[in-house]
Amino acid sequence: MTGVEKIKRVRRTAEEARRVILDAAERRLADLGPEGIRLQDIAADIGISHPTILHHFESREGLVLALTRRTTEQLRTDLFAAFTGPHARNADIHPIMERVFDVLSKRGHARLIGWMILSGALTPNPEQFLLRDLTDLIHPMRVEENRLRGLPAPDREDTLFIVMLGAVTAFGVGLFGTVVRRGAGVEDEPHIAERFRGWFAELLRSRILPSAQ
Amino acid sequence: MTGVEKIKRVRRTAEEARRVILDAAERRLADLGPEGIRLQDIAADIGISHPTILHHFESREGLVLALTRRTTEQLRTDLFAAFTGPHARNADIHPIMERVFDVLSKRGHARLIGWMILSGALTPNPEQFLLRDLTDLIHPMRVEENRLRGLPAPDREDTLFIVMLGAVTAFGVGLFGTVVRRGAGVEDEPHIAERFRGWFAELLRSRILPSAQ
DNA sequence: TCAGCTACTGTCATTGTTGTAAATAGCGAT
DNA sequence: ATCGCTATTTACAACAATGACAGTAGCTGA
Repeated sequence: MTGVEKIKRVRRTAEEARRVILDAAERRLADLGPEGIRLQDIAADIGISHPTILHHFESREGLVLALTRRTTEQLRTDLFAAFTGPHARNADIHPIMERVFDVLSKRGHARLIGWMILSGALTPNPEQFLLRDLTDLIHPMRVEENRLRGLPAPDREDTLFIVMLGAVTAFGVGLFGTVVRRGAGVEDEPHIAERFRGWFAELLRSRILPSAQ
Repeated sequence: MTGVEKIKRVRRTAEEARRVILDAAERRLADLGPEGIRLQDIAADIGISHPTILHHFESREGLVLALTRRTTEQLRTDLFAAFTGPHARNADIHPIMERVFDVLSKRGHARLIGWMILSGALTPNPEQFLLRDLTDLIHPMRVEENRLRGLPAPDREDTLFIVMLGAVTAFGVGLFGTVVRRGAGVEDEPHIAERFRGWFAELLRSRILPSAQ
């Protein structure tokens, strides 16, 4: 019972090891915040020793940097996919917004980005051009739609603000959704989050194309 | 020059000392996040020794608790004032939203609350009933206004969603405003934040009272 | 089967941070 | 004035976290 136990040492590829470590760090960051990123705790979570993490990432800072990179790249990819996917063609904003909200809710993605922004880990801004590019993508569509309806062309700044509102709201809901719903006394109502999403998407749609639908 | 310097020891009232310490902690939290709340650093900022902080707050945790209390009470007071002040009577939402945004921008208030929400320091929710009460305040006004205009009464959930959107957006702008503006490529445009505020307030207003100007 | 590479571990040094205990000094009351 | 209270400080203890280093063990290719 108390005899010497042979401990089987698991050896992964460097890439796989980095992935597992980043996954664990990501979980702790989303759950506990920056203070939750402790090498020994992360190591314990996945059953390795903490120097292994240092071996793969040089330092704690290197780990955090790698995590921010991976997270922001993933976010960028997912969001880009949402806006250029099959739904993007027919200008129906509802499924697009659904996907945006999904991307930011899943795996506490909004929380991760939130931590990173708040702690300044995101200074070399990764979505540098995302919102601007998004505006450039949507605005011509608006102009064209309005022209077909004989309406005056909207101001580009109006489109920009719509995009900014969408971004802020998607993030805000991902971050504070629970708290806000609790503060509104509706945390127990089923599907309330979904209804809000739909309501918000409709609000944006009616602003983008006033006369449609 | 290198002689023994007489160090004048400042002695404050306990209340004043607590205030000064909380101010310093607040600054560090807003700027650097939870990791910035280090007793020695806070002490250094205000030129005292760190055990003095422990004397006044028992422990680091006690300090954080006191800070969250003070912050949330302040926020509650400020927001309540915004919605019951002189502007609240004539149903003009613009100055009200201006004040809400102000409250959350000043002193990094949104950042503070953001940290607290993310780190779970806010579990005994302080704005427990704020959003619901706000909805109850606004909804009857909407119903009455619409009745006067011969429009059908709006759904209460619609009002609730408007309030939730206002809350999420005000927080989101306070937290990520800079990043979002940078991501949109408009960080250098003057008054862009103000214009967005106005645009958003107008969006809410048009949703609350569709036919009003 | 053996040799080399490197992912991985155990141990320890260092540093930083919270918290304790005793001494000191400012300030108000008698 | 001086006495007592307590805000404040100095010095130190305890502990946790990162990181360094040397050695170990699993995989792969000859």
